[in-house]
Amino acid sequence: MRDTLDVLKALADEKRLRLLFALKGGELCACQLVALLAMAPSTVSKHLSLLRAARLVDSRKNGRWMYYRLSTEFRAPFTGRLRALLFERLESAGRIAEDRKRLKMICDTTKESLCRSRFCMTQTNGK
Amino acid sequence: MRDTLDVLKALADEKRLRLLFALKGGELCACQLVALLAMAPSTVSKHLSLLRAARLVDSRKNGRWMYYRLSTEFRAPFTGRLRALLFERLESAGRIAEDRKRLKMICDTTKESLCRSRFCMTQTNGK
DNA sequence: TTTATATTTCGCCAAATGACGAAATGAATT
DNA sequence: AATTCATTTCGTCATTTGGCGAAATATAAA
Repeated sequence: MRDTLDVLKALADEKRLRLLFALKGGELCACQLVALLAMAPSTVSKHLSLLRAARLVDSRKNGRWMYYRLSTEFRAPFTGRLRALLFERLESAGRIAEDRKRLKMICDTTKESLCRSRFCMTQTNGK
Repeated sequence: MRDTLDVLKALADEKRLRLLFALKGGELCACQLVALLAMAPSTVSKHLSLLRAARLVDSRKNGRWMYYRLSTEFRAPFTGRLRALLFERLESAGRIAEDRKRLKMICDTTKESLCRSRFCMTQTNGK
């Protein structure tokens, strides 16, 4: 029950859902996720560690960069179906579509310049 | 996205999960749910109205009593599968098993006496 | 070995959440 | 009409959560 609640709590936040969606396409660097959400690195890092605590993402360190990806756990029976359900459901959400566009731009930029110009990428706020 | 988040937030709480499980067997009166959780009526009421706001339960008033049941919405494509997933997953959780036993006793008691002896039913705390 | 850089941890604050009791509401019963 | 009783709403409080910036950590570059 504890575990299930951890997963549900982890999923019950817009920013974290957006992070999970971003990782659908494969692993991404922390700085790319920071650029995507356009928030303070420390904030994004906290969200990511919470997602990891709930075993929804895995991380891998390579030099200075930290890469995140959807966990294999997240493909296990319960969470796997949960993920399928969520991804299917939110596929058409406006914010997710914006993120997808934004992510294309982010991936066309080197991580180096992303890290430098972090806060210049203003959030396209669809609220 | 808003709707999905409402559902996820509604599910991300132990007490509310227990309420949903209790309603699996059919509709129950507010006072029975109060007895089950062994909490202040106002607290349980708030949880129930949150579940209703997320369209996970429906309510029906009959005289002085208020009956709650799982919503038909909760049987719709997205939430329906989500429910199946959760129910399957938590079927074996300790707390849920305790609740099931407890609920048997509660259903063998008249609502009248439940309402009167509300706080005498101490919680069998499996923490 | 010093400096630069990517990320996380820490401490703080504001906002949201979950709990309660008191008061309000709505519906029988007297 | 007055009372009783089940439930909800409201106000309050303690705790948790989500956000930030500053400091700490870890790694690469100079």
